[in-house]
Amino acid sequence: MTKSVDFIDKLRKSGLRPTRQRLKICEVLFDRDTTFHFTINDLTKIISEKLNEKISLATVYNTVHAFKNKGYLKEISINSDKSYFDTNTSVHHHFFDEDTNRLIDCDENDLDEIKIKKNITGKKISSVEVLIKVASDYQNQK
Amino acid sequence: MTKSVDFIDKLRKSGLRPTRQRLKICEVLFDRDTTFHFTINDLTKIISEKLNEKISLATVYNTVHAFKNKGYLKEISINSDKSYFDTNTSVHHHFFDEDTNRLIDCDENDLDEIKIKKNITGKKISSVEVLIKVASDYQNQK
DNA sequence: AAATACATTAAAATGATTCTAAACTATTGA
DNA sequence: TCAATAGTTTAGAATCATTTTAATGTATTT
Repeated sequence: MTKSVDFIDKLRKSGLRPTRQRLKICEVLFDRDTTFHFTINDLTKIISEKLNEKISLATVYNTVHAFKNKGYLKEISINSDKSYFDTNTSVHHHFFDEDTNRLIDCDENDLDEIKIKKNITGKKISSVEVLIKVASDYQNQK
Repeated sequence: MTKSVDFIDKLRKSGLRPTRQRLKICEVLFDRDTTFHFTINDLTKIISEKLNEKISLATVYNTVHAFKNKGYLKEISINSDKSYFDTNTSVHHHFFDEDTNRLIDCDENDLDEIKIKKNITGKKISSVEVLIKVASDYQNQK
């Protein structure tokens, strides 16, 4: 379990003031053993329902964006109706379960390295992301 | 150049009535030599500015979704603030130019086949999409 | 302990998309 | 051919995620 003092440190080192709200959000996001995938809505629910805290929606957005800008969170594009975030900021790929709308990290060994043979002229590759959509076998229409 | 009569046929065969609006949109989308990538906003602009037509925004949305459901368009997820559509409905990957916000098809020879070694238990893979984000060399921050 | 700069907040604004219900039009079949 | 019908278009309202605003609050600096 990560100590609150560690988060205070982490925030200060990033030039972010350790406020009550940010520390709470740190707890939810980073005091975990495994990667956490969430939408703003998920996070807001956890804060209000599980922690019984009241943090304004604007602050949740501000904080998540601040953390993303500092490199503590990664934004994942799956479909256009919602933003997903990932506490695993390394380059890695994802499964997306269409039945449950849940994101799952793809272990780097589950996939061969992606080799791009030809790039757009004059451009530099800034990221390569694979998204594997999966669904239950039986309801495999669409 | 595709004849209007072909579009009428195509629509009828899909169970869509060939209306003036749908035919116009067909022209914009499918009367082309190469793949077309667009957002609803792009399409609306072309209709009103280039074709000087007035098609209600709701109809543009309806039509694009109808075409997508019939398999004539593919929706691409890049970032969560907008939906992109692609007239190339085959399985293929994309470059996304972060400088211009433009999507570019990835030739299938530009990439080795993606082999997924381990899938989620009980699930079937419904799609595998690679998104290669590129940007000008010099402005390569973020 | 002030002064300052940064954060939080509720509420309003925005922007993309969907819904509604009325008016319109293509198709069907008498 | 024409009326009935079923599907379509439309403007405008509604919705939903996200951002902005501007006032209040709080951490940091001096």
